[in-house]
Amino acid sequence: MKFTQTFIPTLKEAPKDAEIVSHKLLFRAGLIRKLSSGIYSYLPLGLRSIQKISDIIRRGMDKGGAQEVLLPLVIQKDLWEESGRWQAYGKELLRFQDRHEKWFTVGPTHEEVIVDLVRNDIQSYKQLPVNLYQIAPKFRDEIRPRFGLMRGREFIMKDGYSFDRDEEHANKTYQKMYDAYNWIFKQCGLNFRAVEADTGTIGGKFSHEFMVLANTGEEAIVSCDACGYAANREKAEIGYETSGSAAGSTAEEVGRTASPAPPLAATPGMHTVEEVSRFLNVPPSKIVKTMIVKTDDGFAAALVRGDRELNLIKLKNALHADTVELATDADCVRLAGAHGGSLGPVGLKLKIVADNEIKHMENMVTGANKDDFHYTDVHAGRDFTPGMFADIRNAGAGDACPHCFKPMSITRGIEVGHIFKLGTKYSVKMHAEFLDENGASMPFVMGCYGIGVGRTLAASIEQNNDKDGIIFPMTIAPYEIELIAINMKDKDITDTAEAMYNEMSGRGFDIIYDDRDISPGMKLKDADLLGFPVRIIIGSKFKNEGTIEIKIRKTGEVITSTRQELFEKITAIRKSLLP
RNA sequence: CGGGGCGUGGCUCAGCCUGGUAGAGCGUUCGGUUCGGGACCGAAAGGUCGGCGGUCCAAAUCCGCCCGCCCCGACCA
Repeated sequence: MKFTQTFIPTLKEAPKDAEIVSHKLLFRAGLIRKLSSGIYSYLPLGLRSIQKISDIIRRGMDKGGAQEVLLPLVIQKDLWEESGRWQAYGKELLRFQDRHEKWFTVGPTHEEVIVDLVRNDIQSYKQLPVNLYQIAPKFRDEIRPRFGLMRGREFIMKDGYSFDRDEEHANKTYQKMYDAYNWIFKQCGLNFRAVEADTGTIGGKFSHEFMVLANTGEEAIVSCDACGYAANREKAEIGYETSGSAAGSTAEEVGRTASPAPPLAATPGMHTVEEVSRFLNVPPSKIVKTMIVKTDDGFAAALVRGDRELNLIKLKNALHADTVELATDADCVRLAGAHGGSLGPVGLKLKIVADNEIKHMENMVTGANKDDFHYTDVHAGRDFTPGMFADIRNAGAGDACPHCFKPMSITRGIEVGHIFKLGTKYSVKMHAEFLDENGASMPFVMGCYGIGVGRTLAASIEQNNDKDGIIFPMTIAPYEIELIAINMKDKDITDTAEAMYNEMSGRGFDIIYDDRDISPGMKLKDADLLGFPVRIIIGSKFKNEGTIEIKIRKTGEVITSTRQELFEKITAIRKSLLP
């Protein structure tokens, strides 16, 4: 492709609404343009990269035994009512009516459609397994789209769904998809990690997220270098040695007689842990935060150390609740008699869940359920009794691994893929059944497998860039090679460049030729910005010495070549840059 | 949805506080010079100042309402 024949609107400055580096570069390099919030157009270069990623996904999925299909974008309401998600999905589901006032949605995900397809056409275990995927736009009316392609409302996704006869076969399919995902992201040249994830509302036995490591990532990953355990922070368990006595579990153990109430300290206007810590001169680790939560089964209180974060998902699991959210301030006042910031477990008439760590704490500082007062020297068992101890806090750096008890570390990641075991959730609800070898009707055992295609592109840029621009991995670069002629008024140079370009295109090299009649500086700056892995320059060195310069974008390495050995050298360089 | 911020040529922004001729840089067009790191000289085109209403002799500027966009929190590929 010649530069002058395509559409690559590069920009010197990024628009001010672009915040993170991938968004800025995607925009500046002319890969995408925004139409409205969370809705983007893919320009020629952006689309080429998307297509290369899609092709890698296709190869990976096909190798894993899946077949590509294309499902409708617009889906009628009744299918979504069958699964119960017309009500359950919430406002992210874009709903609209046609001219007959019949309701539809633009599909945010396609379990319903695929189940409908399979239940009508698969009747026997002999036809299983079936594993189908598509690469298509999705629409989710996100509350807050952000960061360009990272979280759009309309976005391109690979979504796959598998159907097996039983759990055992479903596990095998899951493993194949797990392997396929590892292959796909490796081919894309990404530094990533597969981590255990919470199964969320979808349910099922287990689930893995594929995280591209990048410090701008929205997700925190907790991992153990010693044994290889890695999990999303939402899910990551914390190892606790079970030996040792739990300090303060009874009044006798701490050698105290029960007193009516622990000492009360006035803490006027002090509400946050930091404020109370400074005011009372105790470290945050000696303070216990009390949070009242509202569940589908009433209210409860959760206790974690002042320097820790409550994990609502873990709390939800500990309470066996379907929903858990923080209670409103008004509820706090009604139930505890104080506003948030002065809550405490002493005398609280609610079910109390305390984090495991609290078991070992003594002389805690807690809110007194009286505005602007805190208790000091609180002991569990003497002053209050938790209904249970559980792992309900976010893991942090240094926390013990649940498997080997070695300290874990935290890294940030961008979730580019997610695989789930769905079980029979949808097949039961939607009556999708087949006959097994005994002639019995059985629900399909399903799995679902997603990859954010646009997000994968954004994540790659997030991971591979420098101050000058993008550094594309060879496999997903819009073009692998860029040819630059330095002076378009010099016929020797343009003739050579033109011949080079024609010959390389003819030989199947994936090449773009910058044939614009602009200053060398602009071409070179644009080349850095666009980030094609290999650059070939025909300029003064060719004029003077007859040599052609090859530059590797990633390393900056410059290789000098004669015209004769160019193809051989480029072929070798290209190969060395593949994953 | 709650909190914060922004909206002025294609892009980045100044002007607004203190009302009085709409500006700069980049980009674009034309002419010329230049040609290995966003070159230089000269000329030019291009703006309902987000929208509606109000105050005023006079509004980009002050006031009100609305719209759009971005950032921080709860959801997700």
